[in-house]
Amino acid sequence: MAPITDIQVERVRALVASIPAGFVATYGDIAAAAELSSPRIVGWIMRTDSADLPWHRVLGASGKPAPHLAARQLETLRSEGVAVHDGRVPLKSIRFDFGALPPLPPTDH
DNA sequence: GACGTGACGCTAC
DNA sequence: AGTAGCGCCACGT
Repeated sequence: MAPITDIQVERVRALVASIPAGFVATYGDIAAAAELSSPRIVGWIMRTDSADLPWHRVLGASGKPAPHLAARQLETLRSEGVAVHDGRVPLKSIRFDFGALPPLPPTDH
């Protein structure tokens, strides 16, 4: 399989960093925006290298964060003004649109 | 190199 | 609407 390059990691990091406070994004959206082959890769990257990133703004497709992080993450989101309803976030209204971002740096793929 | 693992996602009950 | 099952891809052992 195609191993993850540093460039891929940097793109994901840049995308996550570009999510404004008060908005969230899903792993799938980030994977698509970064042109990754699978959303799982985003999860792996976050687990591996999430330091100094607003990782709390990344949720699953169902609007719920990973179980072990849910408590902290939802609390942080709420402090940013994100509406949290019953441990869940209304993606429909605050999902960040990566399509509105400037084009990603060119890749050699 | 096979086997298990996981910050995921979609479809089917 | 909630749960379960399977596919997915890269990584560590």
